[in-house]
Amino acid sequence: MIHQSAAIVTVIKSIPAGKVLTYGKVAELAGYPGGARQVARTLHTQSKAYRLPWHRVVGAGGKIATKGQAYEDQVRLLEAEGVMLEKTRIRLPIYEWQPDPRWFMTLEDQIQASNLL
DNA sequence: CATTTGACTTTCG
DNA sequence: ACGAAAGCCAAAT
Repeated sequence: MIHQSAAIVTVIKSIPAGKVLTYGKVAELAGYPGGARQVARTLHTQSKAYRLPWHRVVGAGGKIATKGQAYEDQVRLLEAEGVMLEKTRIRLPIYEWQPDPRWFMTLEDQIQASNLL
């Protein structure tokens, strides 16, 4: 059994530039369906410990979940990658990352690698 | 060991 | 479409 936050960190680090995932999807891909809040807490507490593309994680339906300065930063970082907002949301059908099935087979190895950092 | 916390999600009205 | 409320659950305290 791999430590949950390690799996979450690994998934987030795997999101390519120009793509996004929702909190729920990150949890699901990490093997913890229903763990969206753990993804949030992991980002809040560990985004400095690891070098994470934190801005590529968005709320359900493509809504930006951050507030205040973080919101401004997130929007700027996303738009720099070509992810544009419409009103207050991102179009998930366009920007949501669809991992290659092959990716799942190497997830465990990636987690092991991330544990060595 | 019990409680709090969190950049969430889903359902309802 | 929007806000409130209830649901969620492991790490952090």
